[in-house]
Amino acid sequence: MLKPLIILTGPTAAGKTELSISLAKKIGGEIISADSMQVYKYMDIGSAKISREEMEGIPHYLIDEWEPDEEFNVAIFKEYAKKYIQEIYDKDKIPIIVGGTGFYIQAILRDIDFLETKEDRDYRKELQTLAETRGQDYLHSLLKEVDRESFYMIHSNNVKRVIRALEFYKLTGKKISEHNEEQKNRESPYEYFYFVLTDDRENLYHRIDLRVDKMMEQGLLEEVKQLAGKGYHRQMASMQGLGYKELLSFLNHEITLEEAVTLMKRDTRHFAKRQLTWFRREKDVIWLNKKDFDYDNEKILAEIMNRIGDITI
RNA sequence: GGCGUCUUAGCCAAGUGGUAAGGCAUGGGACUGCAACUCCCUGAUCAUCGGUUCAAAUCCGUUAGACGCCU
Repeated sequence: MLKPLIILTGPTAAGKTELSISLAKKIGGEIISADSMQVYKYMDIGSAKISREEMEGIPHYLIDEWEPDEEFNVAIFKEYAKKYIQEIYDKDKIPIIVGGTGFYIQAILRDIDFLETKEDRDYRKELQTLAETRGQDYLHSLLKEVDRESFYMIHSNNVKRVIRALEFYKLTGKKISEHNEEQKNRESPYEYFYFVLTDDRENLYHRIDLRVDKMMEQGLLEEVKQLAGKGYHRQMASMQGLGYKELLSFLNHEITLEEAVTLMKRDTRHFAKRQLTWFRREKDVIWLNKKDFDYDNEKILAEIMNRIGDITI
């Protein structure tokens, strides 16, 4: 008997947070965040993190748990999310995964096996240097000998992925393409409901613009200044978050504040678009276009309840 | 009213006789340990009409619009 797992995701600024609270209250759920930025402490405004008050007493996990200079990634996410899901089941509550990082959702949903391979920092660095000195095509060609499928699948410009494929081979002696193929067909260990909250593109983009302006009014620049003051820099994954990277560029006198804001809006729109591409590809997703529900959360909630039906733990 | 300059895709823009660079935006896609990352694909016949020429976005003239200067 599979246990229920509810996923509430969607592009940024769709309104997931607000809906998640009413849903959690309604079904007796607790929330696990699947958001690669909200895990970090001190990054509140820019990551649109839910506040204590907004949580209305609903327990939240994987929010505000990491330091911005600590490493966090899918494998770590999966490990913790799995642990928290079990804890929630033990309390006879229903876990709700809320957040926009599709990769993370996939990892937990399909229980992807990331193997016990740690990353090999030195080897990565070595490959990076190789790409710079001998060129991306050369690095890419190395892949041809060890993993032909990946060689054809990964574009030579995508250095990051080429490096990972090479690293994976060195660490495991296996082809990452084969590993991916195996993982692709995994059955989910949950009885899941994959909701994607969205809106017409035009409205979504408009909401993004407004939200960026609001973040600036709320003091995002000050937040970034403080993070910079603590020594956090652009090499860290956390500081590559939307809003943070642009304002760091401004603080480094590379662009004007106005340009930074324009870029934030643009990059966020691009991000939302990428998220939609991701969800479109996922199987069994239940799309919830707000427009179809007259932008009424009650109606959306009713539809969710209808889809979920009777669930037991 | 006169003189001059300009007019290339949604925006910016190269090309000045040989068959339309590039950037941005937009749209689509990939993604299995950095994923709010990284990467791929995506468009015009050159304001208008006519002429010169084997060949014109490129030369000549017409009309329209924009800008500047002059009376």
